[in-house]
Amino acid sequence: MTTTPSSPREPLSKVYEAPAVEERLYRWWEESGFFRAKVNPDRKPFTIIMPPPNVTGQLHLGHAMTAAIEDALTRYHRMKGFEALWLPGTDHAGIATQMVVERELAKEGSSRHDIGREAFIKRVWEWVGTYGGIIEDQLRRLGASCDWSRKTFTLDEGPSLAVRTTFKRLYDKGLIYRGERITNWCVTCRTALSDLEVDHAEEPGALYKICYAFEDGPLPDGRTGLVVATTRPETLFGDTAVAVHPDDPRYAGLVGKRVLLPVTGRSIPVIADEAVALDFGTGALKITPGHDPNDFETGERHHLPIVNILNPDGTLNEQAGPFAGQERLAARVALVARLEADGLLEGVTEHPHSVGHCQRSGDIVEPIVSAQWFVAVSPLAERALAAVRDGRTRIVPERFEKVYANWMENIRDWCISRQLWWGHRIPVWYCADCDHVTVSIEDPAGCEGCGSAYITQDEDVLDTWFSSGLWPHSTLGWPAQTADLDYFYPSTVMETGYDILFFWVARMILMTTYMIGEVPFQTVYLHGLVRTRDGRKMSKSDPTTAIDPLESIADYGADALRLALILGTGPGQDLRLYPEKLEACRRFANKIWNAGRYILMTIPPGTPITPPQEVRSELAQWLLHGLDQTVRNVQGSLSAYRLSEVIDALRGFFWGEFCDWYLEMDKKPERSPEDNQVLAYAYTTLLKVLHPYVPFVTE
RNA sequence: GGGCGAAUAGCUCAGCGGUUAGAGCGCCUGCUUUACACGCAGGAAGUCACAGGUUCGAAUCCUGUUUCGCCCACCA
Repeated sequence: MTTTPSSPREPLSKVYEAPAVEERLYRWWEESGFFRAKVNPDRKPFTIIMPPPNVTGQLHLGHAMTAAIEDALTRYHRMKGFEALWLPGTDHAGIATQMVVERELAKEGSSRHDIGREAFIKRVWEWVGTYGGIIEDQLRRLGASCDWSRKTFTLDEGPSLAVRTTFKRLYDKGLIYRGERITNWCVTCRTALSDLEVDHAEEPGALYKICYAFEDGPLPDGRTGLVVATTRPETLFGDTAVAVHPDDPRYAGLVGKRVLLPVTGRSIPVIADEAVALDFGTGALKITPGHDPNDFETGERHHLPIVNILNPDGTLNEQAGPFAGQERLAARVALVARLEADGLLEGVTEHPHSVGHCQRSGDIVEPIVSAQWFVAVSPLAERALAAVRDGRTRIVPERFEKVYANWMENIRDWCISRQLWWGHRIPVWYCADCDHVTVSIEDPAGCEGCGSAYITQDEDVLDTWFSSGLWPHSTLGWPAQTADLDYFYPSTVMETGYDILFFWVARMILMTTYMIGEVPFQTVYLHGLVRTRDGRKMSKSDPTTAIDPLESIADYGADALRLALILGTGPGQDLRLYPEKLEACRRFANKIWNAGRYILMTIPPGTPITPPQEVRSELAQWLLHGLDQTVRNVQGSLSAYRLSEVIDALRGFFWGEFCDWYLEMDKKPERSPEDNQVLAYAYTTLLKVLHPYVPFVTE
């Protein structure tokens, strides 16, 4: 439909050679500035801020699906006369990127602690220099029509300023605080994690019944101690009480007595607490406030001390007596053997239970008490909840609005500090000379309290998702009041996978409704996951089923891949992808190509592509009527975000009616100018409506 | 323990109140028909998971059941 830079005289191949076409076309598009968007009061804006992939990441099918959908929406609106901005960017991906570089260091026999913070961060930047930007070129190969002149990185100056400004304002309002709380700790990554970064899985385990001897000797009835039940025996070194239910007849009169921990012999009290279940285990519950979230709360109710038994690397500390230095899981085994030898192990029963794992390293997460920074999200949640409830932000498919509301209503404070080096460093300074904590957007010269120059910045960085939460406005210049922000914000659609509804979408709504007082986007479109033909999650480690989008582009063409990622799925629905599907889509691209080839060979050059004034042929009338109907259907389906339906309708009409009927009937020796014009008009119209989905082959 | 999704042709999915239930792939039968064999013409193939109910009419709405999958939750 547009004049391509190549010579139209060169013979067209019988088979559509996607790779030969794609690179040339993309370069032309980009160099011509077709994807640039600017503030334009004469047009209505259409904005999509791209979910930023990891800066050093590789394109996977999830990205490809995101790109296919967002590009289709963007190109459609651009064609409809909107000022369409699709703003790309990348994420520093704190924990993920840091771990990759740490693994590299490990290969060299080094570690981040060996080389120090400054050298390590330099090393990560080098890594970003080498691998950053790869994903951008991969998105280009898909045909993504984003405005590269606006690409943003979460660690750029703008977003960094947005991070510090947000931190400062929330802190000043008392909505960011530092506290000693029980949090999730990954001993592999050696950092705290938010609740969302912990994946729970049901696993086989055991319930160990362990006897804690009474301090002042056996009871008159002969009982020598209290038997507690636990799945994590090694945590007993951190116990500071044993709790029983106040109404439990088995333990009547024992509250207030003291028992001795096995091995170390530390004395702890027996307390009464209603939260203890009468029908679980032995009815006596060991209380470990330092290493169990429930026990932490019980401990607060009873003002129990907190004993930490773990070193940051997951080995037991001196609290474990002879077990000090042992890795926690090894210590469990050794301790059980010791308890058995000491005659304190009263039984072991199988007990499958849910175990939390670090999303990144897969290691078992340990609850520990430490000083961390938190966002008090409840006050923000009210606005975020209202935004969706009153329809200022709509979620597609709608059922996720309930999921969203349920999460918001039960939201808990968000741990945002990470003991990592790669990320936005927390803008907080501690003073050596007074207790004042200086929180500042700019690096301060001294303590804001006493003026002392002896201040040190908090060592930690922020959760990656903190900066992601500001993405819709930080990419447009906020906190500066820019024309871009005024014009393009709030964005029209936020399109992403349902798997990051809480991680990202909810956080964006939380942060922006509070900071800006306006929703970040009008519509959230959530796509599903890409799966194998038999419904399994596609993983790179399983090459028999994994499909690499880049290989697919090479083998089938970007258009075919894009079609395959949209066809046969809808919002919130998982998609099964397999080679035959890609083949089928490639055939459609080939069909479009060959229909065009036929028309170019048939009609004289210069045939107008406008609709003919008068259509006499009944066949042509039938075609144009169907065409009109199809275009209408496409627009209807699109406005309801039913992209698969669009392709179905287009393929059905293009192939089944236009090609199989009209083109076949049209083959005749004598052609009228009207015949030619109908052909030219119908084909170019079809190319236009197809273009958002298959940009290369329709160009 | 709560919540959600899926169940329609061999496979992947449309259809979501109205005549004989559709598509793509696969399968079968013909076709080197002057765009395309990544094609064309034709064909076989479905008690729409099950049981009730609402309705003149149900794959489609309601209730329950079963099977798969997912999410959330502090199950010592």
